[in-house]
Amino acid sequence: MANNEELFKKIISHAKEYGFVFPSSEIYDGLSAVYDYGPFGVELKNNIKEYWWKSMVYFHENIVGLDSAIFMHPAIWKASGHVDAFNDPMIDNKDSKKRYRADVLVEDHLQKIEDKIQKEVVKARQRFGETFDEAMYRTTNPRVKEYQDKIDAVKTRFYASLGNNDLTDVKAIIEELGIVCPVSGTKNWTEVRQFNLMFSTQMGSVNETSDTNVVYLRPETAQGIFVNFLNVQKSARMKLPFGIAQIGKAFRNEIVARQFLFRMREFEQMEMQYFVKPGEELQWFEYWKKARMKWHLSLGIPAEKYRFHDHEKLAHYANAATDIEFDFPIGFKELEGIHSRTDFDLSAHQQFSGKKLQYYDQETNEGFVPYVVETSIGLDRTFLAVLSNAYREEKLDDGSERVVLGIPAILAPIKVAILPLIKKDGLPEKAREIMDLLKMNYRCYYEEKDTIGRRYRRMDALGTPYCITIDHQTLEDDMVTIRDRDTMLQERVPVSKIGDLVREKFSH
RNA sequence: GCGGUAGUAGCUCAGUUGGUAGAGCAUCAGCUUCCCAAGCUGAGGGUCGUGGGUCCGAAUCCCAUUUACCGCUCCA
Repeated sequence: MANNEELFKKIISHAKEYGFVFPSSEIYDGLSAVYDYGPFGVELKNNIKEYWWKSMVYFHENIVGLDSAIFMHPAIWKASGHVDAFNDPMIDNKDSKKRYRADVLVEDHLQKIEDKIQKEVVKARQRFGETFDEAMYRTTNPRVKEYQDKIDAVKTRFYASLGNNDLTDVKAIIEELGIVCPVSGTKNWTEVRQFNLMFSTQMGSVNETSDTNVVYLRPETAQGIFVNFLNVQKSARMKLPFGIAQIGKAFRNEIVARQFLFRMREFEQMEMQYFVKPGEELQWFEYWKKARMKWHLSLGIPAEKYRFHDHEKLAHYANAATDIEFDFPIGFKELEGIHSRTDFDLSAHQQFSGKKLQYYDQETNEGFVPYVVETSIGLDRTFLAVLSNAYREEKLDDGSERVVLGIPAILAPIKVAILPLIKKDGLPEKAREIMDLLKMNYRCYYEEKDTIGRRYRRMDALGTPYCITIDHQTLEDDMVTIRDRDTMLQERVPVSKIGDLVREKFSH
C-alpha cells in the first residue's frame, strides 16, 4: 500500500513536470480540487475523447452526437431530483465528529421542550379535572410559560432564518438553546453550512437575486440529452433502439474533493444514453456492459486492472446498475457507470414540462416513453487510468534508469519525434523535410538539442511511441532509423516508406 | 468539514541556538558530440505558500489563512 502511495505521488509530479497536469491557479496558491491540462495533457485528453467518440458515434449507425449547453432551465434540476436531493443545512460536533442536520437538531430540541410542557399539562389535568383549561394554563403557569416562551421566541425566528438561508442565525439559535451533541454531550459546534452539490449563479441582471434568476452549472451531462430527446430523434430520424452521445463538462461542489484528477469539482464526462423499448432495457444493459468493457480492454491495459461492481442498492431512477472499476494506485475505484435508468428521466421531464416525450412506434401504432440505458465514463478518470497504468521506471542493462510512459500509441500525446543526430551538416534540414511529410497527420515533435540518448529519454517520459533519427548516412541513402519506445529497438527504413510504416503502426 | 503532517529555484532537497538564501539535476546561449541520461564554458531563475505579529533583525518563533498529503466523515 505504501508503495502505491509513493507511486501515486510520483505520477502526480511526473504529470506536472512533463506538462500533463498543473494545479489550477497555482501562482495564487491554487484552487482546491481543480486542475489544468498542460501541453501534453491536452493532447492525451483530446485523443481519449476522439477514441471514445469514434467508437460510439462512428462505429454505431444508430448513435448520434450532441453538444448541449452547460446552463439549462432550472426546472430541469427539479425534475431530475437534483435540487431537492441535497439541500440541507448541516452542522458538525467537533468532539464527536458527528454531523447533523441543523434543522433536525433544533426541531428535536424544541420537541423535547414541548414534551416537558406536555408532562406538566398531564399532571395539571389530573389535578384540576374537567375544568382544566389547557390554553389558559400554558400562559399562566410560570414554569410552563417559561418553556412556552422559549419555544415561541425561537420557532418563528428559526423558520424565518431557515427560509432566508441565514445560517449564522441558525447557529446562534443552536447556541442559545444550549443544544448538546447526543454523542459527545458537548456544545463544541462548527458553523452551519448549506450542502448543495450544484454550483449556482444568476442569469440576467447581477443585482437581481430572486430565485427565478438562479441557474445551475450542470452536475451531469445526461439531462441535456434527455431534454433534447425529441429534437434529436426527429431531426436525425432515429428509430428505437438508438443512442445519443455527448462529451462535456459537469460541476459538483463536492464536500471533500481530493485525490488528484479522481474527484474534481469541475470535470468532464463522456456519456451515451441509449433509448430502447420498455422491457428490452435489461438485455441492452447486458449488451453495453460487455461493449464498454471491450472498449477499455482495447486500450491494451491488462484485464486484471478492471472489474465490474454491481450495485445492490439501486438509485431511485435505476432498475439495474454496475460500475466498471479500475485499479488506480489508490485502489479499485469507479471509472464508468452503466445504468438502466428506466423511463424515470423522460417521464419526469414530461411531467414537469407538460410536453409529451414519447416515441411513436409505426408498427404497433402506439406512443410510449422509451427506457434508457446509460453509459457514463469520467474523462479525467480515464486520463488518470491511462497515465497511471502507463507510468513505469525501468532499470536498463547498462545500469542506467529510465522513466517511460507506456501510453497506447493511439492515445500518445506526441506520435513521432524527429531527431537529427547532430544539428549541423544539413541534418536539421533533412529532418524538417521528413517532419513535413508527417505533421499533417500526426502530432510530431522536432528536437535537435542535447545528445541523442537524452532526447530518447525525454521522449520516453512523454510517452512518444516512435523516434525517427536522421544521420549522415541518411543524406546518402535516404534511410532513417525508427526507434521503438517500449523495446528500444531500432530499424532502418527508407524515407519513402515512413508514411506507410507509421500509418501501419498506428492502425491498431 | 474535523484532526494530524507538510509547503525553500521547474524537480529532489540543504539551511546549524533567529543574523539580509545554497547544492545537484533541469532550463537557456555557445562549444563538443555519428544512436540510448548525468562532456566543457557561460547565463537566467527564489521577496523561503500568503497575510499579520514579536524582535535591532524572521526561511527559522507566534497567530491567521491557503494548498497538498494521511486518517475520519460525506458522496443525490
